Amino acid sequence: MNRRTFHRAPEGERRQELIEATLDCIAEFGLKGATVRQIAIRAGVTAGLVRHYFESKDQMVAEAYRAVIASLTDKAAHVEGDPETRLRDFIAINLTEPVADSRSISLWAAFISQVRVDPILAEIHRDGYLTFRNTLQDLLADFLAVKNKPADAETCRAYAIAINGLVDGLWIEGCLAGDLFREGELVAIAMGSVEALLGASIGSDKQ
Amino acid sequence: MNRRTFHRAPEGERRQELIEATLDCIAEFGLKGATVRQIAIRAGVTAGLVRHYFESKDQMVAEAYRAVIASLTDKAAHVEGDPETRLRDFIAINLTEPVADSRSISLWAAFISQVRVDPILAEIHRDGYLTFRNTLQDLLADFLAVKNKPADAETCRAYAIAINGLVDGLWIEGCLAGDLFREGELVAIAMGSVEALLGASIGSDKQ
DNA sequence: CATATTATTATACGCTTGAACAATAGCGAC
DNA sequence: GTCGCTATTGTTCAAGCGTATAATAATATG
Repeated sequence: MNRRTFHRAPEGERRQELIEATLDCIAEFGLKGATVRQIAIRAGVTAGLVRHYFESKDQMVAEAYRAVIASLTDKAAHVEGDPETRLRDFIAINLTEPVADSRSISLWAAFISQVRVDPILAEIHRDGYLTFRNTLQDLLADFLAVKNKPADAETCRAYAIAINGLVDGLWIEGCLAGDLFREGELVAIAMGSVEALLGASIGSDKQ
Repeated sequence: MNRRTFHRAPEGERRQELIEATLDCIAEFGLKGATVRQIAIRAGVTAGLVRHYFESKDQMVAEAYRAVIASLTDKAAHVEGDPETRLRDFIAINLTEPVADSRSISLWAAFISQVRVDPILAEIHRDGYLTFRNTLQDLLADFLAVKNKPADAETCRAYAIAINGLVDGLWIEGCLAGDLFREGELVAIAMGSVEALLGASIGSDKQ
């Protein structure tokens, strides 16, 4: 009975592979299909190795959730340029791939369904949510200032809630039924809606 | 070893109890925590009974998903009155309890995360989604007609997508972080946003 | 090249899972 | 009342779960 050959992965790489494999399994089989054995197979290692990198399966899953949130928020958090451009890019990024696709929402939903159950996931969730909405709120404050519109805290808050809702909702529609929309339709609808909400052009026709 | 006493439930009742118990377990422990045994305990019966009412656990879960969708869409589908009132009620119903609460979204998310995996759930989902959006689109067509605004199919479609997104997104925000909003705040923001989007009053200040 | 270190494999363990099935208690029909 | 039907119980089973641990192959170090 010969033992399999293998190679020792360099610093931190195996960890990342295991997290990726975890997400692959969740997206493909759901949370309950993401077993240690399946994840290990996907990562090309044996099950025992999981416990060499993580204290428990739950801890690995929690770190996988952090990775999901990062993939959903990082791109939009780093938009650059003048306020108008940043707002436009923020919307477009959130409503096109890779942020908006069916794998993303499967992962997102799998974790959201556990947020009520698991306090650790709940904390990770709240951090991510507040960061996202604050990013948007700051963006709106800058934009309204440039447009010489009222930009007091209360106004910005209401706009941020509404536009956050709009973007989230359209993101979900796009992820869940992307085939029901024409290319670029969701982004166009979002741009038009945001202009109507703010009563100001965001130059969405430039594109 | 005496056998437990029990009572034979009347027509269909036990079935309903099992479905309710399934949803309770999913909301409380997540999909993977909703085991046949837990569900049976919750319903006050033994595990074996599940297979007397359902072909398999999966079938029971699928029927539970139908129940969830019904609970999320039935109320809003039966609004009555003039178009303006119906539109207002539609929005308010979807953004207040019992439709908008953390249990609802836990259930919804648990199933959504499985939609990509399970073709049966996918079909149930698509039916529910299209019904919901068509309801909204019809509502908007009636409303725009009353307001003497353009109400061609393409316009209604775009409005329906946008407002559906807005309502869904605010629903999620409310469900996931209800404590971050003041009483009635989400409904007020939704009403104001819809008015801005449609460029028409829906009489949201009457209330 | 020899040795120490550790990342990785392989196997085993106790538990839970969905399902199958025989036994039986409740209840309506007559 | 008692008989027959079936809803319900209680037990069993194989498979799969997360975890523990010992053996070992790969690499770093000198």
